[in-house]
Formats: sequence, structure tokens, C-alpha cells
Amino acid sequence: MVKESSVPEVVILRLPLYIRALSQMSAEGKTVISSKSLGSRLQITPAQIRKDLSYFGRFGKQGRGYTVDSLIETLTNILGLDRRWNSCVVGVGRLGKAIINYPGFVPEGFKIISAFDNDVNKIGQSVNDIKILPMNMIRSTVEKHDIKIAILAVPATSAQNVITELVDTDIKAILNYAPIAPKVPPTLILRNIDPVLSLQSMTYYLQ
Amino acid sequence: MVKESSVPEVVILRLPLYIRALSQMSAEGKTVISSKSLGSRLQITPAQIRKDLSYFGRFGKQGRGYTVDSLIETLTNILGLDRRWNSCVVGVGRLGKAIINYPGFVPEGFKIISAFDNDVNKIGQSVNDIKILPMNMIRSTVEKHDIKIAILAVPATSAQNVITELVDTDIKAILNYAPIAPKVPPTLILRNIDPVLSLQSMTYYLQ
DNA sequence: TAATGTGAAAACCTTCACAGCT
DNA sequence: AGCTGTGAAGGTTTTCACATTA
Repeated sequence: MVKESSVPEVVILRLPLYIRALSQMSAEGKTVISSKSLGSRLQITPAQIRKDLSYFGRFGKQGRGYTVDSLIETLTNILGLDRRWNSCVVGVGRLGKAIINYPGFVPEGFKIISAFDNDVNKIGQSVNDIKILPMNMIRSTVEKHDIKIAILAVPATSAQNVITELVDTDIKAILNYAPIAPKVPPTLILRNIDPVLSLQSMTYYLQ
Repeated sequence: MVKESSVPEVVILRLPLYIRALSQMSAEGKTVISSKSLGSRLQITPAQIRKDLSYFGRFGKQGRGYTVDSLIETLTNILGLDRRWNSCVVGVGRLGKAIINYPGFVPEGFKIISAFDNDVNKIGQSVNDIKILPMNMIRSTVEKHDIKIAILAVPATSAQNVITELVDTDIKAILNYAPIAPKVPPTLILRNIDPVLSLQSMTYYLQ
């Protein structure tokens, strides 16, 4: 059987964590760190950090550790975070508005270009200088502005339908806030943000 | 070595998903389902569902499947979702307000009882009928109202400090929205909601 | 017949432990 | 001396496959 990629997904999920911790350390004036010190900050074993990094190359110096800034650069590059990723918000209810407005919600590099909604009263209005467009303009807008990421903030009841619409566009990744487990073709990247699931599993350990 | 619990955490994380899908199916009028049909709705293999359930008992009937409503009840009971869980929001900025206001953000059984902030201008005000209290009242309020869950929506810079404060109260679980990997004692349950990490790992697959 | 429940196998991920480099 | 990079070991999770039962 052919493997899509040889890097485990769990490893990819940890890389942004490394970048974040390294950036803090850089801000604190550290120039070199060991896997041990990075690990203790993140509560991850040093061996795991070294193993994770080893999937991509050999970035450390034996006896010394890693150069903070160059490791940040390397990881940023691996994840493709050295480019700008245009995104859009679909669904401009309370949640959608909060997402568009929340400063630092969307980090450097992720630019929200447009917002879509089906509510006739909302269309034409602006949120944080982003004009709300009708849903039927998604396809053309996505194409025109090279939007690759959709942030989905519609009610659960319409989420699957909207996703089916999105599949038909140039959107390549969906950050889904609707509390459903949507079906997407394997070519599309999907991440779910689902605080309710987190709450509902925590209680098991509280009894 | 002693195992804390014999049920893998991944299994616990999937149970709320099962409840959700089963509830939908129940609403659709289905009374009996097989692991196959439940799995196809959630894109999980039937074997995994059967294995997961087998950690807790034998709930199915060979040749038939599972009774939807009784499985919902069983899982709800296992997770402790048949009780009410009092919670509080710490940090009433834009995000905190959105959390308090968002309908269905907090599902049945999770009741937000109080909100805390350190901003003198906010203290005394109400959001969605919940009065904002000063931080130094957390300890007593949590005790008084039997609050077990804290939803943390403070800025990243103060998150670790607030968590350290929370550790000293009767709070047993934290749903953390701050973009940090906080250190908590192993007695406290922690779940992080971190959309930024999700975005930053998605891009790896978009290149 | 149709589907569960479950040991055993396979796949996957983490940790160990140490050779090797600075 | 100190720390990386990495095969190998160990542990965990998923999948297989089938005996069993309604």
C-alpha cells in the first residue's frame, strides 16, 4: 500500500506548538535551546521533539542544541507559514462575527478576505471592514482572490450542505465550527473546533 | 506500573460523538442501528465502535444491533452527562462574552453560573443575565455554587497565572481558550481549544 | 442470516539508550 | 561534557477475522 506521506499527522500537529514556544523563547532572548528545555516548556519528552524534527532533517548541533531563530524559520517553512493564506468566513452570525473581529484569533499569515451569508438583511453590510456577500458568490470570489481556506460558522443544520457547496470550489481546507462530523472528500483538509465535545468528554474524569 | 484507568482516552473522546450521531438517528425515527450504520455516519470503522463500546459492557444484540435510545442513555450515563455541571467563565472580553452569549455553545447540562474579570469597568455589569464578579471572588463562588468547570477566556499573557489561581479552588476541569500550553497538576482535567494551531497545521497539507 | 463481542495480528506512536559529533 | 539523531524496544490503538448468538 502506498503511503501518502511518511510524516505522521500527530507530528505535524505538534509543529505549530514548537514554533510558538520557540518564538516565546526567542523573545526572551534565548538564542540556542536543547530539546530538553523546549520539552520542559511544552511538557513533551525531549526524545519526542528530536524524533519529530528528525522527520524533516538534522537541524541541531550535538553538544549544543538548536539555534532558536533558524529552527523557527525551518519549521515555519515546513508548515508553509512563510506565505500568506487567504481565507473566508462562511456564516456571519454571532460566532462568525466574533471570528472576524477577534484580534489575534487568526494569526499572522491568515488573512480573512471575505465573508458570506444567506441572510438578505446581512448581505451588503460590513464586519470589521469585510463586506458580507451572498453565498452564491463564493465560487467566483474564492477563485478571484485565491482563497484556499474556509472558516465555517453556520448552524449545524446547514453545515453539511454548505460543505458540499464548498467542495465544488477552489477551497482546499475547512476549519469547521459547526458541531457535526461532516463528510468531505479526502482531497479536502478538515479540522473541527468543537468545544462541546471537549466538555462532554471531560466530565467522564470528574465523576 | 498501575494504570489510572483501563479505558484509553481516545475512546472517551469518541463517546460524545456517538451520542450526537445516535441522537440524530433517534430524531430521524431509527430505533435500532448496527455498528456499521453508525460508523458510516461518523466515518469510523464498525470494528472500532464495537471495540470502544466493549470497554463498558455488552449493549448490542447479535444479528440486530443496538437499541438507539438505550445506547444513548448508557453512554450519557457513562460520561456523567445525566447530571448538571455548573461552570464559570473566566475573562469577559470579546471571546468570553461570545461564549456566554452563544446559544447552544454550551449544551444541555452545562450551566454557566458566573463570570469573572479583573477589569473594574466590567465588574458589576451583566452579560446574558450573568453578573460579572471580581477575580478574588472565584474561590468562594466556586465553592458556594458547586462549580466544577472553568472556561478560560483570558489573554495568553495572564492565562498561566489565572490557571495557577484556579488550581487552588474546587475547580476540577478547565476548558482553555488561551493559545498556550498551560502547566496544570495531573489532578486537573485540561482541554485546549486552539483554532490557530489547527490552521497552522492544515497548511502543511495545502502546499 | 445478520450482526455482536473479542482474542490476536497489524499498524502506529513513543520512549529508550547509545553511538557519534562538537 | 553535553546533546543530537536514530535504530530498536516498548506501548498503545486500530483492524482483522471469526466464534457466537438472536
